[in-house]
Amino acid sequence: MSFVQARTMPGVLELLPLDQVAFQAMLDAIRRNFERFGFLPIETPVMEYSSVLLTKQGGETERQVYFVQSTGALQAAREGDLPELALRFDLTVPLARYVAEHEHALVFPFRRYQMQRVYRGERAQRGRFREFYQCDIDVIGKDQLSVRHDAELPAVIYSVFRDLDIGAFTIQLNNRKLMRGFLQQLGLADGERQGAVLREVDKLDKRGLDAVRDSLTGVDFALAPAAVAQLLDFVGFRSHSLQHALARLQALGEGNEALQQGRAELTEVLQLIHAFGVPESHYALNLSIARGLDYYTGTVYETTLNEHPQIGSICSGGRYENLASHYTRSRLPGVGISIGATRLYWQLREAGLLKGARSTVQALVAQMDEAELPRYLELATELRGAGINTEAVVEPGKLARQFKYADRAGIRFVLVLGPDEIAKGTVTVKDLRKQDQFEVARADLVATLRVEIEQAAAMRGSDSH
RNA sequence: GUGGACGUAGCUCAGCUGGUUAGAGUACUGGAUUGUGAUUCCAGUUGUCGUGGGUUCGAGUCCCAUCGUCCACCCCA
Repeated sequence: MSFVQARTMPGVLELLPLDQVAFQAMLDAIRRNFERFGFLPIETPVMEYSSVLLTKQGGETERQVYFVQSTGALQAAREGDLPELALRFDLTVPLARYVAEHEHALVFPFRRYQMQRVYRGERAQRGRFREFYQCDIDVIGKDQLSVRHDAELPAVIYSVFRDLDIGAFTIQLNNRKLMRGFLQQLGLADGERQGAVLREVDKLDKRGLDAVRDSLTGVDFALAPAAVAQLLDFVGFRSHSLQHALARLQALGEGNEALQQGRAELTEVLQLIHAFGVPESHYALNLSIARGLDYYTGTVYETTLNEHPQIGSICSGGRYENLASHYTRSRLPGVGISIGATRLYWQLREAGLLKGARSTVQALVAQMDEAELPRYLELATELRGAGINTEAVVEPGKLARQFKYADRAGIRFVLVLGPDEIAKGTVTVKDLRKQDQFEVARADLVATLRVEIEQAAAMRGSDSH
């Protein structure tokens, strides 16, 4: 008998239960904050019609999309036909389809959040996934959408990452209109060429000044050294305070229309972010941020961890002029931001920034004496009634084995109710983490255990600061 | 899609210029008398040396092919 090797394809993340608990806690925190800011949930199918998904032909997306075909459809398909269905590679395209399809039933501005898995045919590489969670929020307007929403999203992001408690971070902002205006002034008028230059400039913080300069003056771009020097000087700016950022924008001088517009938007957004309650220390103007996707037209965002720049962007997004131009005549401008939860989790774990795994099971009722099982089950029921996640040992076994089980399963509190305790009307509570145990009156158990659990949670919250 | 490195227990690796029956740590399993895990001590299990072929008296080691993994680029969460 030979076995098939039990394995998953590369690029998927599968976790052990305690790690899954940590990952889920992360998703919970993200969801909680999205809802706190008044965003509503939607879900869309993992599969969409290929024709809906592949609206931009021949690009990166087509190279990376996974097609789906039932066996029947596969046999019926003619040579050269694309499969009818494909897996979504992000949540923005399905959102566009969703808004176009349900336009008349939606209330605008439409504020939705969506946390689901997406699929990309990436070549395997560290920290890159073929199946991963995206957590998106977008605000979609009908005909118009105030730039003030561009300032609202950073406030949500600030709230999320503060809650996640993963150390100092900075939400970096820029504006594509400003950048295009500046490039125009340098004599770069062609839109596509501008995009390519911006993508190159975007690598400044990752690859360094020299590499970007070499590339821009090299054969692919062939820009004049003087223009490149001017450009690199411009995009090298990083603000260290709101005043600093505003002063830089002020100092730009007259300039063309695009530059003026970009500056006005950025100025308003930066000021409003402050008004939305984000501390100055957590956001900055970074004139090299561009984002690769061409559909961004105004504000762009990228969030990084101050202490771990090698992790790169943990959240990014931006403003787009017309979300669903492929599906409807209506003009639907929007602004959105996305957290790649799978990568974020993985990176945090690699960097050692995740706290030790802890089970969702809070207490284990040990089985001291098989004859007393009903008593143990009753105790477990009482704890559950009080909101404490409790498992009762139902199979008899050595006590040492039960403790070992609790330890390995990550359960912190073990409750022992043996002949001694029964005689005294008490319960012994062992705290495996503290390596300590105490006896408490049976009647006081729930209240006492609750206090212990709360204290444990509070300790956990504070030990990372 | 383009270019580069590496494949030895579940994991991290050692294995000399080819030479007996391929090793360590870790993990896992069992034990160290009464109602206590992790820590300590003792014992045990673990491999078609990625796969196929070649050179050789002899290959984990050298050669070829193939598959797989990882890294860089492209792109991106």
